[in-house]
Amino acid sequence: MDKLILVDGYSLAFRAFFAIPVDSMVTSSGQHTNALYGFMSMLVGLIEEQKPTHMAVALDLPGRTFRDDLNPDYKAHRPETHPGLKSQLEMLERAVRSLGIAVVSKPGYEADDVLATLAERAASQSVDTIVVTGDRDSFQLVRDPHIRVLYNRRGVSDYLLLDEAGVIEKVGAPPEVYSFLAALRGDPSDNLPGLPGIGDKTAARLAETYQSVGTLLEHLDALSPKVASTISENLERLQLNMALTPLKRDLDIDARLEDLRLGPLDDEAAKGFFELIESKRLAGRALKAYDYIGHKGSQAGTPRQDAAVAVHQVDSLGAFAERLESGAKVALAVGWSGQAGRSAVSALALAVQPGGGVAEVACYGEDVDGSQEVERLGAVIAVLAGARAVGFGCKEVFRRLVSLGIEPPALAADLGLGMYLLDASLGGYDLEGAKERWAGELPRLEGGPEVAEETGGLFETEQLPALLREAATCALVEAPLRQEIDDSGMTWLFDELELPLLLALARMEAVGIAVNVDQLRSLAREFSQEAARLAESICQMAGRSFNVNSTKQLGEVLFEELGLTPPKKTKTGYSTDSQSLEKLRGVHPIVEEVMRYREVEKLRSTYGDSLISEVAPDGRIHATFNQMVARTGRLSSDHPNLHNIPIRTEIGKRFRYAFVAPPGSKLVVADYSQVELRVIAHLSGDPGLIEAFTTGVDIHTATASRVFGVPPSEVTSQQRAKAKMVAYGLAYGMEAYGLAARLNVEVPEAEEILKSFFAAFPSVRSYMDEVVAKAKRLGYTETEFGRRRRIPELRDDNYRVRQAAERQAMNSGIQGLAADIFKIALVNLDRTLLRDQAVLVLQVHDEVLVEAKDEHAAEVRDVVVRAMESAAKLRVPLAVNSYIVSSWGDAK
DNA sequence: GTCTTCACG
DNA sequence: ACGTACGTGAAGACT
Repeated sequence: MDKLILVDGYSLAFRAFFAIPVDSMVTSSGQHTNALYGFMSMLVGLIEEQKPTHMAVALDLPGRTFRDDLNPDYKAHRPETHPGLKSQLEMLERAVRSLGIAVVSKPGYEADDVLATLAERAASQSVDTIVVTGDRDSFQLVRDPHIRVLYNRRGVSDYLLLDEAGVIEKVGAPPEVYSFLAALRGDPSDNLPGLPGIGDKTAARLAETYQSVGTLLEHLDALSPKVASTISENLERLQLNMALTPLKRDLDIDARLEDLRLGPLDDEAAKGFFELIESKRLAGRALKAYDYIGHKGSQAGTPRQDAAVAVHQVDSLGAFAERLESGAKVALAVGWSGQAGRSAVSALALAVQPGGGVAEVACYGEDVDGSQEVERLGAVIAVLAGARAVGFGCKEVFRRLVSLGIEPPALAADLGLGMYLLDASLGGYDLEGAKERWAGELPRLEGGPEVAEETGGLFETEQLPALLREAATCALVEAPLRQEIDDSGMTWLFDELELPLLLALARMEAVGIAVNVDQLRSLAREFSQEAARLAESICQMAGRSFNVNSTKQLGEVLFEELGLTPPKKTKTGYSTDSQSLEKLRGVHPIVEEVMRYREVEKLRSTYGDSLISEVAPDGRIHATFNQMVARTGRLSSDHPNLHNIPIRTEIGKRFRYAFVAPPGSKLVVADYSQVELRVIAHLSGDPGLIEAFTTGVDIHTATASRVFGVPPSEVTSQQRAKAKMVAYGLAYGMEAYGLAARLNVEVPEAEEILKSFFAAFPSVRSYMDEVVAKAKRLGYTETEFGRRRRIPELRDDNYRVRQAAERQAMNSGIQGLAADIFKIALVNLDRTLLRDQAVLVLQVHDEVLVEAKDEHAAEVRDVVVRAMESAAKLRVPLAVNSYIVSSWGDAK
């Protein structure tokens, strides 16, 4: 039986502050703790007594609320500055989170509204809810039988638990009309003026009798003349109050009930906190109070089924096809031959798992000389018409099918992709891993396909037995995997995003991107010569020849023979990275020469000959786009990596001009503008950031203006650059130290800049805090589309590891949502573009390249831009830059 | 196989 | 006192 406790954080901390003398609780470092101690002690007490399964503390955010906007005089009980209170309130959020309790807030609303929303939501799921607050406005929530209010009258221990009858007894009217009552009577603790001369009794009577202002006005003549005239004279006040007193019960808050699940108590964090406030007693109490959580009946693992599936091989592909029901799921496993990169499908096995406990398998045999690949594959895929494929890592086969001009079958599931969604932090996936993971739920495979002589040479004997079993295993694993995907809320992500994307990527890989090989050759030659020249010059300056590529040898030359001061060390020796070299610039002419060498040598080695060697016979580069690698949900690229083709320096950018559209076609290049920052604006809901994006001004100028407190027109380019750095740094959890290093300023200045940023965009910080706290509770982060990233290191014993994990948590929601959006755009484009007019040829995280026939380029550009802009509906618009060009390098 | 460096978003 | 911005892939040196 679930039980939710919702706590109005600051209002109770406030009470504690006044209830406990401030000077009675001071730590050895001079920190006052009376409010913190009192409040935390209340929380622990609640857990001890109520044993909730879920718990959340709502906090007011700084800044205006809708009530301020309605009424300039209105002042909610916001924490004002009392000596010794502010610093305690600043620590409150962290303290609460350390107890495994969720913290929720919503910009523009008060904690009460948040509580109301969460309470109603939980109650609608029949979860018993207790709202703990010192604010009487909460009485209006008790109209739902699942909701009660634990009303704090004063101090830290004077509570009243009120159900509906309790409210009636206390205020003289039922909860439904409480906001009306409060509007009439006013509320001194909220600085809300009531109607003069109308007290508790009259207000209660009027509210209960007439229920609404409208009805009240219709019956003015039934009231005493004095009351009637008071009402008509103060009608404006009354109507304003009516806008202020009802709590918002339908706020758009992300937190679901499951996000509010209590604990477990993070020993480390709790210990840290309790050491901070120096109360071992409370620490001990808390640890004990959480005992019951661990003892809840955990679901036992699904018992291993004794069922077995007999693997039965049908006689021929034709017989297999005939027995195949329409819409059936068919697992396939593929064998390859030939060397990497030029490989062909040489064997393929199919399996279905019908209800009868028999896995039927069929296969097509080795294609010794490769001459029959198209025909044979075509024949197998034809069998799959009307069926849906299941496999492990299907993109590879699909890419091959597309290359051969065979339309891939419909895809029901890719098990590798499914495993990736379930745990993107695993790294590698294979069918063996899948089999082990669901071993407890899988029936055994019994017997095995006999790959018999009588198959007339159709079945290749080396690969096929393994492939047949593999296909049968896929057929079995699909169900439990899908179940887990569904249970994790990733059905949409799997079926509607990643699976269609697999096909889109397969096509993109098969098509490849055209390159100008002559241009690449000339660049490779040029950079080779330049690198050799620089290396020689460096050796000359060093006074001896050595391998400049060797960081070890270079370190010896620079720091031992030439006597330069090493600015930094690595764990194995001197650091010679560009940052260190930058610091040494000017000390010795060799330094700049090494820097030039590094740049040229990098371009030579990574993008020179190696890019050329990746060009296929069709004059195009067919990279692989990995869909199951990046832990954030991004794609990655290899063989070659086309995600890191140079652009930042002029000489590096020359490689981009070699990526072209063939004659008669153009490249349509489109990229999202500041997509991660927009995602931050969306997720944090920060009003300032949203406004900056909505008004369409230059975002970095706008943030610089707010951060540095100058009008946009007076923002200098340095200030803009700093703001840009801060904006992106924050997406990664950057601290003042890191910012200082990148801005080349002192740490205190960086601290100031960060502080102003968070002051200007307060919701960003609270969002980041919430993300980390939520991730700590759940063990993973989650995007709005349901993509998860497990981060177990959030509970690591090592502080350093934990901190890194927190930064990962902050970043993965942002990078992940941006990736989701981009993938949606890709899928939509793959479906929309008419293949005889335009094809996707490349993607780079937030940029797509489409090769379009000259005459369709303009139209295609519109389609691309629209598809990208409409990929998701955020609280800020998605902006897209686009270009029609002959080479990638011309897109700017 | 690991380390260092550096290219990109 | 410690470390200090996320996510990738590739090349080259060294063990």
